[in-house]
Amino acid sequence: MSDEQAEGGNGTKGAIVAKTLADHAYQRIRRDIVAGKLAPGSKLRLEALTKRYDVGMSPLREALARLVGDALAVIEGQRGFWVAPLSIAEFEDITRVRGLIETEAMQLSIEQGGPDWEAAVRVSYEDLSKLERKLKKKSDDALPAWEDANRRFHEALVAACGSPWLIRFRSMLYDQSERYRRISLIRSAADRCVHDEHEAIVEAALSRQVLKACRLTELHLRRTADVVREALAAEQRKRA
Amino acid sequence: MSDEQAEGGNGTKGAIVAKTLADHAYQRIRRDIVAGKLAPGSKLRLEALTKRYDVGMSPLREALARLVGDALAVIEGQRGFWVAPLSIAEFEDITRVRGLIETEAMQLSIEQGGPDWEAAVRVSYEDLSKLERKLKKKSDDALPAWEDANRRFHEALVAACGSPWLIRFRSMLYDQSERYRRISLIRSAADRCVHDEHEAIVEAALSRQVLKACRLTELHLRRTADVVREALAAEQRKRA
DNA sequence: TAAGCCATAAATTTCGATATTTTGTTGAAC
DNA sequence: GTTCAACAAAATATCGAAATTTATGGCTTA
Repeated sequence: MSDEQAEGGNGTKGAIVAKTLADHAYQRIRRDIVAGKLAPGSKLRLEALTKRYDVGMSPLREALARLVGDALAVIEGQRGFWVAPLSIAEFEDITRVRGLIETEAMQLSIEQGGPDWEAAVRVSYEDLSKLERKLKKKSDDALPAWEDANRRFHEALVAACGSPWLIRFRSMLYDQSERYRRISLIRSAADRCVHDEHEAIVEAALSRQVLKACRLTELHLRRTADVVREALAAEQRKRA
Repeated sequence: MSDEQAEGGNGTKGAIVAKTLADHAYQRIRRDIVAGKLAPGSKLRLEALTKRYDVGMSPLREALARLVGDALAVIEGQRGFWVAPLSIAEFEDITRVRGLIETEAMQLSIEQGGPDWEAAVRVSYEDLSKLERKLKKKSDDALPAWEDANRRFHEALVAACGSPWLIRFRSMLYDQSERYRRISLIRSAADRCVHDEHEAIVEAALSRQVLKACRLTELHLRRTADVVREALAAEQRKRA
């Protein structure tokens, strides 16, 4: 776990601390897009954003350009930037590809993970469990912390796969999925018996049962997808 | 093939024609990185680049920021941009993940591809074959055209997979691989009996033999990887 | 209704100012 | 003589503001 260049809490790629205004803007806007605070498909008016994030044009555009590379924003010729739109079709796609990537990474991680991996998985699982109990009792403001812990937990599981590219792709898809989850219902996952699913995955992974762990992971994704899909459909019915 | 927003010849993401200076710089620098004209790991000095590509700072930085998102450049705090470095370890990783993605996309494409897909595959295969014959005879300057046709051919094969994310990932990995291929030997693939491999893949794909097509694709990747690996090793021996 | 035109809004870019890193030099300590 | 720290100078990256270019929406006219 010698990581000079680890990730910064949420899915923020790059340096731990933002050394430049562009970095800082990138991280904040990224968070806001993933969280849905910047509406999917909405126009990103430059001048408004300079005020909202308190930066000049140059660092702002640089931040947005990075987000385009992350598929969280889209750019069009002389017409500016938009928040990347969401669609049910894309969500299905994301879920399917995510299954492919996650299971492959999981398998490799289980096969190659050492004691440090096991320890990291246990720790992140405990952290997550703690926050779930907290969340269960009082409908708390612990949600952001839970979301963060959930991310870390899933990262930890595949961290030993030894494939930077699998990890990169997995992370991208996780962020994309997260956008849908947050839009469709701000709590969803926390309510569901997600904890049991996590527990089962951890057990299978730590006892090196590759196939079982992969199956459970896919199930986990499918269940999450079901909730999101339903919520999105309900949303559409409401609008109609 | 109704593509308002197709790719632009080489692997250039985004609009067909560059509508802004930043777009233009992005495309040119991207080409140069993939082609190895900007050396892997080398520093990208801003002022030098403004002259080389004849743009100002802002569009230049914007272009580089996009390339960071593409994993073709890296950025560090107040220290600027570098061309993303190459390493044998990463090449192995890329090849492995590429196998996963390509075969999945191939399978879906074969299962779902219609007449238009078949036609597109045939056309791109013919284009490629033509250029290969041309290249075989006289050691021509047709190499860039061959590289382009090769890209299009592999794109066409998986174009019907119906998964934008598989296509996106595949394209990223293709570009990454291309960097290694071009570094290791400017001709390589063209010399090898790559044509026979392509022919076999096309036949299997068009006769809807999923497993066979996937196996051949993996073989194709592995063979290409062997050449690159050997060339890289030779390179290292030479330096030592 | 549709094409042309103008006014406004917005995106893009240039350019110079500012902040940071890198390089080179000096001098003191060992 | 070598190493190291402190410092200054140069190189470089970053940023902000205003000029420029392009799109947008409303209005007129055919």
